[in-house]
Amino acid sequence: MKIYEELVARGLIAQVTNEPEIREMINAGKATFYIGFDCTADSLTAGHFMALTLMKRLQQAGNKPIALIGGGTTMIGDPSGRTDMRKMLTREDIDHNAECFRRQMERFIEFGEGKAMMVNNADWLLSLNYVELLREVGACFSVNNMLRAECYKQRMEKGLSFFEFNYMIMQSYDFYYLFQKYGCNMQFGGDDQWSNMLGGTELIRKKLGQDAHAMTITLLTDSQGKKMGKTAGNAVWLDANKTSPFEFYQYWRNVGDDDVLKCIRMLTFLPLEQIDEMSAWEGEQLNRAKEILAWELTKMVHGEEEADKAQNAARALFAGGVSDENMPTTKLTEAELKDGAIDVISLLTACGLAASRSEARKLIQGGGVTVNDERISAIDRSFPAEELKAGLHIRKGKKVHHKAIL
RNA sequence: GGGGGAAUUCCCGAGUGGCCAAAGGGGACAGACUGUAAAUCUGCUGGCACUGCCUUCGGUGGUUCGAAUCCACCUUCCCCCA
Repeated sequence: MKIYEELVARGLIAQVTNEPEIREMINAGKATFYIGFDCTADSLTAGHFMALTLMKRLQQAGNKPIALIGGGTTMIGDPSGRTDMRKMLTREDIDHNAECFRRQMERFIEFGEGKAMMVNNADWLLSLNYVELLREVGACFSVNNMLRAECYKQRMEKGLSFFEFNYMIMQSYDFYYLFQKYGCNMQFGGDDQWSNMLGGTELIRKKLGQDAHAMTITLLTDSQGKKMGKTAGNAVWLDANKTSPFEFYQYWRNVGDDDVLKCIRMLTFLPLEQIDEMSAWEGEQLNRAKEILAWELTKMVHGEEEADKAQNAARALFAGGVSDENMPTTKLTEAELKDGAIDVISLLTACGLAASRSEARKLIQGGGVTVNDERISAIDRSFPAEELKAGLHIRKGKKVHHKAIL
């Protein structure tokens, strides 16, 4: 099976500009393609992960990837989404974030001479001259068409600032620039980027009379149509310091029944035949599929050793046994003790399991807290230093395990 | 530039002088049931020294015994006209 057919079989392709041409191009390894990443944080997220795997798949098929860091747009700050303005990042922050991105990307993509390359759109966007840009590029865009674009539809009701409106032009310019400078003939992106990407192909056609292609990746959504890769509104990070390998493993271990196979198909590199066999699984059997998914992804992001550790820890914890080896741990100090002991409420807040003492109290009253397998019901329960020295195994709910030690 | 409307807790949204830490829904979290799933039911959802007190209804002042609610100014957003 050729790469294009595989991408289709995995459900990764959402939209393409010209299917026959793209199929032929990437199957022959003749594409030089780019994907843009805005570096607003110092770590990539699970959301970026799928784009990275796609880059890797295409690279393995002989195509040349360009990872574009959005240093230009990040400097300005994308105002979309919320009422509060995004924090202005300094050039140092952006460079730092870009460096973090690069390190994480290197786990998946081979950069270097003749392989993948990384560019930063700050290098060309920041020095643009407004009037020149309007004359050179602005003339090629029809506002009528832009307003009709799907990506602005929702924003037309809530309001769209001129800056956001220009986003399409910035992104189109990136493609136009990369096309000329590096022979980049294809752009990838999330399906929500489709209109912006078409802007680029249009610009290239109008300015240079040549064809460039665009292809979008299916957005990873769960069975309820919600974007995956977030927990409680927070991103699932690829950086081990921001989302531990165990938490990362658990995120995927806990996907819904209806979503496991889709995730395995789209995110892992397991052979399709093997995945097809798994698709017959149902009910409790799917727990095995979830383990496979979680292990495979953790392996890709954190390495095989961490994946094994996370898996063992999860199995031990949920099989009823207790293995505190890989459990998140908080080291308490004498200063946190009162009369040689610590009360549960302080313990929970000290470990970060509750944001406030009220929350801790409510958790306990709701019966959600267990210490060393004893369900705590009294809010004034406290633990003496001797017990702490041995280490306390705290459980919040069913899935959150934590160790506290003096 | 002119006219009209809006800003409420994580989100949506009710609240037009005291009965408001603020209805309802969503989400999140916890309990029961389960398979570390989903669905369902229950609880909970500002903080603290927790039958009490403190902080919060875009911002700043003001009226009042008392303001999310009334007044003034400001900020931001939306709609209509230019």
